[in-house]
Amino acid sequence: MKITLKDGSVREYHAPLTIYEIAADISEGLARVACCGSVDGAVCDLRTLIERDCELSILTLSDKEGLNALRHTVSHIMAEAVKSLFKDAKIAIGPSIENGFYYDFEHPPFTREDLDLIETEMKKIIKEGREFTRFTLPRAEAVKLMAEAGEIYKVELINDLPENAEISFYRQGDFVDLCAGPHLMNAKNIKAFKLISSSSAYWRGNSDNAMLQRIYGTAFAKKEELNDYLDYLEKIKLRDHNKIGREMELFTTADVIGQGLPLLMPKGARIIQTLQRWIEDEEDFNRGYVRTKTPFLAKSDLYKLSGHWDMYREGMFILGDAESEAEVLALRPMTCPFQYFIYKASQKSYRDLPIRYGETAVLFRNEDSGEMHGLTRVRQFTISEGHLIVRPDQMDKEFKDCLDFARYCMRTLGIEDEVSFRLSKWDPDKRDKYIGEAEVWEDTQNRIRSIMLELGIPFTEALGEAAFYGPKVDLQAKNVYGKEDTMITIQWDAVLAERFDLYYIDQKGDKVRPYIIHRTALGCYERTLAWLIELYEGKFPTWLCPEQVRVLPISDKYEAYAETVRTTLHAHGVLVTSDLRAEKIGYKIREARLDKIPYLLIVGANEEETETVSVRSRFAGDEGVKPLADFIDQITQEIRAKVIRKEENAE
RNA sequence: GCCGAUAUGGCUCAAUUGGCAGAGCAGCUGAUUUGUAAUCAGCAGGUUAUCGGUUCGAGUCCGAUUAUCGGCUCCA
Repeated sequence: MKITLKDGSVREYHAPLTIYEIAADISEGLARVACCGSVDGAVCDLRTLIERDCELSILTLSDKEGLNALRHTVSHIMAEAVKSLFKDAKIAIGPSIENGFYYDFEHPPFTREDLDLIETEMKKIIKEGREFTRFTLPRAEAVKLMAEAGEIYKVELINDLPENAEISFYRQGDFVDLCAGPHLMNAKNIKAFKLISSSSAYWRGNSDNAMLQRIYGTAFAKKEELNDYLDYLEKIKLRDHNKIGREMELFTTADVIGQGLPLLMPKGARIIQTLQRWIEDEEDFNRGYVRTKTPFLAKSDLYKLSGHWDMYREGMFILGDAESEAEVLALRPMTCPFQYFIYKASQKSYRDLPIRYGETAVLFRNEDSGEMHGLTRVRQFTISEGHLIVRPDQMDKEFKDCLDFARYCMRTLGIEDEVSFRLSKWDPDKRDKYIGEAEVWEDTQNRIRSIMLELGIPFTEALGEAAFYGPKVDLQAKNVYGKEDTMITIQWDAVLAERFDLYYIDQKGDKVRPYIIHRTALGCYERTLAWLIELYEGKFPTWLCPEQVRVLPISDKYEAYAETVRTTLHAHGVLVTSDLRAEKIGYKIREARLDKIPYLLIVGANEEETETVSVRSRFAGDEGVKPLADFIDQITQEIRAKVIRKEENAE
C-alpha cells in the first residue's frame, strides 16, 4: 500500500500497519510526539490500522487535533482519579472542548478541595506513565462490561449507538472507559494541566434528566502555555461588563427592584441614547424606514393569533389569571404583531411595498430566574426592532440590505471582526417547535444560504436555532468568558403573513401574501452596551463616551472662566465635566481615574497653561460617526482665545 | 427552573472558640502648588441584604426570603 505524507512524499508498505507504527518508521522523534493521525482528512487514533492507500498526516501537539487528543486523554485520567478517590462516582461523558476538557460524574458536588485532591491524584497517575490501550467489543459484551461496573450512563450510550457502530474502549491501568478516541499512547506526554472549576450539568443536556457534576479543566503542551492561559483568564475578568459597567456607573441593580431589571445610570443611559439616536436617524433618513410607536401590552388574543401564546407563553409576563379570566393582558415579548396591524390599517398596493417599520421597542421576557446576567440577559430590554413587509420579488434585495445595515453598524462601532454570522435553521425532527410547511422552511433556508454565499460572508450553520416562524441570520458575539450571544438577528418569515391575513393588491388586482423580515439593526441596546464595554474595556470611542472631556483647572483664576469653558464645549455638543477638585490637588492627575475619558482639557490662567491632553493614543471607530479628535483641538483653540480675551477684559 | 457558591461603609477586605463592627482606597474639611498609580492632617460614613429562630449575648450558629456570581438548561 502507498501512504502519501503531509510533505507529499510517498511511502510503501507491504503489510497493514498502525499509524503509530508508521510514525515510528518515519522517525522515533515523530512517534514520541504523535498524538493522533489524519487519514484522508479524517482524524484517527494512532492505533488505527492502515490497510489501503491513503493520505496520512501525523498530528502532534502543535496541531489543534493533537492538542484535543491530549486534552481528551487528560479527561480520562481525571475520570480515573475521581473513580479511585470517590468509589461511588459514576462516569458519564468527558470530551475535549474549545479551551480544555470536562468530564461529567454522578456524585455529590465537588468542592475546590476535592479538585485539588483530584489534581494530586492525576499527577500521580501521570507520573506512573500509564499506557493507553484500545479494544473493541460486540454490543452485548460491551453492555455487560459496563453494566457490571455499574456504569449506567455508559450502558445508555452504548444502547444508543447506531446498529453498525464499532464499540471501542480505552484502558489505562485498571480504568476502562467507553470511548471513540483518539487518545495518546501514554500519559507521559502530559506536561501541563489544571482543573479549573466544577459545576452541575444535566445528563445529555436535557433539563428533564439527572443532574451530574461537571469538572472543567485544561491542558497544554507546555507549562508556559498553561500559565499564559491562566493569566489570560484572570486578565479577561477585568473587562467583564458586569464589573466595570457598575464601577463606571453605567448601570446598577437593586434587590427590591428585581432580577434582570438593571437601572441605567446617567452615563449608561447617555451611551444608549447616543446609539439610539444614531440608529433611528440612519433608518429614517438613509434607509427608508418609517417609525411606529406601539403598546407595551395587548390582550392574549393577539398572542394566540401570532402563535406566541402556544409557542412562547412561558416567556411572557401575563397580567391576570389566564385560567379563570376570559381575557387577560400580557406584556409584549416582541413587536411583530403590533406593526402588522399598522400595515393592516389600510389596503396596500404592490406599489406601496416594501414598507419598513422601525421602532425602538421595549420588550419584556420572563426569563427563568437563573438566566439573568448583568446587561446581557435581562427581563426588560430595548431593541432596535423593525419589520419589513416585502413583495416576494423584493425579498432578496431587502434581506441583503438588512445584512448590509447590520454590517454597517458593526463597522461603525469598529467591531466588525468581532462578530460571526450564523445561519440558524429549524430542526425537522422537532416539528412541534415550528409552524409552517417543511418545503417552505427548506426553500427559505436555501435562499438565505445563497444570499450569504453571493455576498461572500463567511458563516456557520446551526440546526434548531431558528425562530418558530422562520430561519434567520444571527450575528454572534462572544463575551469575555467565551460565551456566545446573539447581537443582531435578521429573520425570514414566510408564514406569519398568512396568520395575520396580511396582503397587498398586485398588478392584476389579486390579493397576494407578502413576506416579512424581522430584523434588528443593533440588537438590543442593553446587550450591545454590555458587549461594547467588554470589547473596549470601558474605553469607548469618543463619540460614544458619556464623558468626552474632563476639564482640569490648574489655576486659582479658573473659577472666572469655568462658565466660558463649559458653555463653549456644550455649544459644540461635547459632553464635559469639570473637576474643580483638581484645582486643589494641583497637577497630580491620576491616570487610573482618567483612562476611560478620551480628553482632558487643562485650563490654566494663560495660553501656555491651557491645552488638551489626549490620554489615549487611538480611538477605534471615531472615524465612523463624528471625528471628535480634530474637533476637540479646534475647540481648545477657541477656548484659549476666549480665556485670554476674558483675562484681557478683566485687566 | 436546576446544582453550587457568595452577601460586612461608595469600592477592596478584616473581625480568634458566639463577647465593644475595624482598616486601606474613594468622599468631605483644612494645609500643601508639585505634570499623570497615590502629599500631610483631621472629619464623616455601617440596623453586617431582609425576615424569623437558638442564646445572657449573633457579623459569626440554624431556617426562610431576596439579590449577585460560576455553570447547566433556555434565549435577543
